[in-house]
Amino acid sequence: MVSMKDLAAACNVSIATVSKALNDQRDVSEKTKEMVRKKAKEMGYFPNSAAKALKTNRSYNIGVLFVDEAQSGLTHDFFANVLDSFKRTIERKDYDLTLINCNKKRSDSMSYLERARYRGFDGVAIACIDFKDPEVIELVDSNIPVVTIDYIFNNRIAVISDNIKGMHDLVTYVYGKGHRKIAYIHGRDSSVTQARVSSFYTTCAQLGIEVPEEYIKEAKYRDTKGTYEKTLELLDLPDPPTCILYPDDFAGFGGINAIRERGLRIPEDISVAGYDGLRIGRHLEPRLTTIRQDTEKIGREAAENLIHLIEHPRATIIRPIVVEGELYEGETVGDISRDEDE
Amino acid sequence: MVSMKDLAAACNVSIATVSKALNDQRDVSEKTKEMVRKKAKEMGYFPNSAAKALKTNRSYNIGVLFVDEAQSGLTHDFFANVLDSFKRTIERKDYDLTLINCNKKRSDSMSYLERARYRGFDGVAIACIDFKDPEVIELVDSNIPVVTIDYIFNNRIAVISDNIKGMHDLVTYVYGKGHRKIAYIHGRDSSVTQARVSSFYTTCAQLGIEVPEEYIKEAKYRDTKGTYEKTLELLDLPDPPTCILYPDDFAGFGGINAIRERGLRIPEDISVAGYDGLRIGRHLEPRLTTIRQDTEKIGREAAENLIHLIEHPRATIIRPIVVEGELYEGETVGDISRDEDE
DNA sequence: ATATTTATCTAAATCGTTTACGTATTTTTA
DNA sequence: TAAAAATACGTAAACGATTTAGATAAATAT
Repeated sequence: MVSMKDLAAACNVSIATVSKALNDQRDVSEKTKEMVRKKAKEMGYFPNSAAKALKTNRSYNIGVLFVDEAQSGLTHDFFANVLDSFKRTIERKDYDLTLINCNKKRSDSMSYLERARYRGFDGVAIACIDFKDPEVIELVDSNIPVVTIDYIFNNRIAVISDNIKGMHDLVTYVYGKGHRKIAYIHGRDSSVTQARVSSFYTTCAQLGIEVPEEYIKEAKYRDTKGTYEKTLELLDLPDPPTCILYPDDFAGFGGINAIRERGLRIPEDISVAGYDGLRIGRHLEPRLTTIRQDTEKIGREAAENLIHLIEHPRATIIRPIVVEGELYEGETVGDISRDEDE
Repeated sequence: MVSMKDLAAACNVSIATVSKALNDQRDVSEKTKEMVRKKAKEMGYFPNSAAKALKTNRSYNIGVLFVDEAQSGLTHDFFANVLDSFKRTIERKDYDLTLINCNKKRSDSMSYLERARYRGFDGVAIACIDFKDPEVIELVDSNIPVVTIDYIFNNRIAVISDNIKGMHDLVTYVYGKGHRKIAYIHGRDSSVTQARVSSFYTTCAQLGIEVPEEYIKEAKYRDTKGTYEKTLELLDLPDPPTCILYPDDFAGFGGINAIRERGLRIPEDISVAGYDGLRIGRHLEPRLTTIRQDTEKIGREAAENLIHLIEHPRATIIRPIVVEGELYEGETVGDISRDEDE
C-alpha cells in the first residue's frame, strides 16, 4: 500500500504538505496541491481509514443495531427497507455502515456500547424490539450520537412512524366502509403496539363504536400461527366481527388462511387489513388493505438527522421526527354500508 | 477513553506489559496478567480497533457487497437471508460486518476495491447480479480474500446454490405429477439463470419431454409485472402448458395473478412453481411449490470459508462450495397423471 | 565463584495520519 | 526602506496500540 510517506518522497515535499494538500488546506499553494493530487492518482494512493480515525477520532462509520425477536432484523421486511434507505442516505455523505455485533454467546463479548466505542462509530442507529434491554439503554445513555427508530428516548433523536394517525386512518377507512364490528389482533408489548392500540380505542370512541373486550387479541408480530389461532377464536364468537385488523401484513396472512379455511370469502364475508405495507402484499390477490409505512423516509430522516447531529452537535434540535404512513386501499375491506342498518 | 497508557500507569507497569498481558502472551507472569485484567475491567478499558488495525493490518472487519438491480440487496429476500446467516457466523468469531458503499454518484467516489483497502477489510463477500461489472472484477482480482456467492471465479472461493440439481428436482417432481407440457419463465442473464435453464433443458430431455420454443420466456427476477404478461402469453398459446415455472417466488405471484384473472384455478386448471423458498410463500394459500434455497447454509459456508481463508491462507482449499436446495412441496402443482394418457 | 539460562519486564520503533508550531521567503504597509 | 504581515512549506509530536530487542534479576549449571 502506498502511503503519504511514499507520496511525499515522490513529490519531494514533506508528509505534512501532502496531508494538507490532499485535505485542501489553505497553507499549501495551488501548484503544489495540483501536483500532489496528480501524483496521488498516479501512484494509486488512498488514505488509511484506521490511521485517520486514530488521529482524528472520526471514523466516518456509523453503527447500526437492528435486532428483532429473531436476533437480527435483516430478514424483517420493515427493518430491511428502513435500513436500505438509511444506507443509501449515509453513503451519499461518504459514511460507511457497520452492523453492530449482536452475538451474546461469547463470554468475552462486549456490550453494544463497548463495541461502538471499540469501533469508534461516529454515531449509531438503533431499531429494535426491546428498548428496555439494559445494553440498549446503556448505549442510548452514552455520549455517542444516537438515533432511535420507532421509539422515543428523552434527549435523543427519534424517527417514528405515525402509528396514531396510521391506525386512526385505517379505522376511519374501515368505518367508512360500513364496518362497526371491528376486531384488532395487536402485536406484543412495545411502544409501537401501545400507540396503535390506544389510537384504535380512541378512534373507535370518536366514531361511537363499541369495542367488546373479546374483539381485542394479541399475537406476536409476523407470527402467522398466532394470528391464525386468534382469528379462529374471533370467528367462533357468537357475534363475530365483520373486519379484523392485524399486527402486520405478514401476520395478516395467517389470519387470511384461517378465514379461508372456514370457507369464508374476503372481502365478501369478512374484511381484513394489515399494517406496514409489505411490498408483496400489493402483488397478491386479493391485495391487502394496509397502512403503508414510509420506510424510505424513515430511513432517510434517521440518517440525515444523525449525520447532522454528528457534524453539528450544538446546532441540532433533538426531537422526535414523525413520519406519516399512507393508507393503501387494497381489496380486502369490503363495503357493507348498505347492510349496515340491519 | 481509557487507553493502555492509563492502564499501565494504574498498574505500575509498562505499556508493553499491559499489551502482552491482555493478549495473554507468555513472557508476563500470571500474577501480573491477573492484575492487569482486573484493573482493565475496573477502569472500563477497551481496545481501540483503529490503533490495533493500523499496527497489525488486521481489522477483524469484513466487507460485504450486496448489490441487486435496485442497487442494494438488503430488501431482496434471498440476499437478506444469506446476509443474515453470514453475519451470525462471522460474529461468532468476533468479526464485524461493514456494508461496502455502493454509491456511485459522487465524483470522488472510490471503487469497491479502493473502499475495501481504505477500510482495511480482512476479507470481502460479494453477492451481486452483475459479476461482469469492472469494479467487481477489480475487487475479485485483488489480493484481498474474497468469497463470491452464486457465481464462480477462478481461484476464488465461491458458494453457490445447486441450481442444476434444484431445477432437476423441480422438473422431475412436476413430471412425476403427470405434467408433460412445462413452460419456464426464466430470469435475466446471469450464471444462476444459465444453470437453471440448462438444467431445465437437460432434465426435460432426460425425461423425454419436448420443449416447444414458445414455452420458454424471460422476465426479470422479482418482476411481477413481467411474469404477469408472459403468463398471459403462455395461456394464450394454442396449446398452453399445464405447468409454469417461474424465476422466483416473488415473480411467481405475478403469474398467479394472471392465471386467476383468467378465472383459472391453481392447481386444478393449471400448475405453477416458484424458486427460492420465500418464507412468505409457505404462509399463503395455496402454498407455493418451490425449491427452497438453504440460505442459512449458504451464508454460513461463505462466512466460514472466508474466515478460514483469512486466517489460514495457505491451508485453504480454493473451490466452489455447492449448497443443495430442497423441494418444498406446496399445493400449486396438481397431480394430473390420471389424465396423462389421453 | 563465575557463567549460563530463564523469567519478567521496559524502552523504543512503528503503523499512517493530523496538526500545532517554527522558519524562510515574499509581499504589503507605513 | 524597515517593519509587519502573509504565504508556503517543514519539523516533530501525537493518536493507541503491537512488537522487537535488550535490560535486569533470579535461578541453575559449571
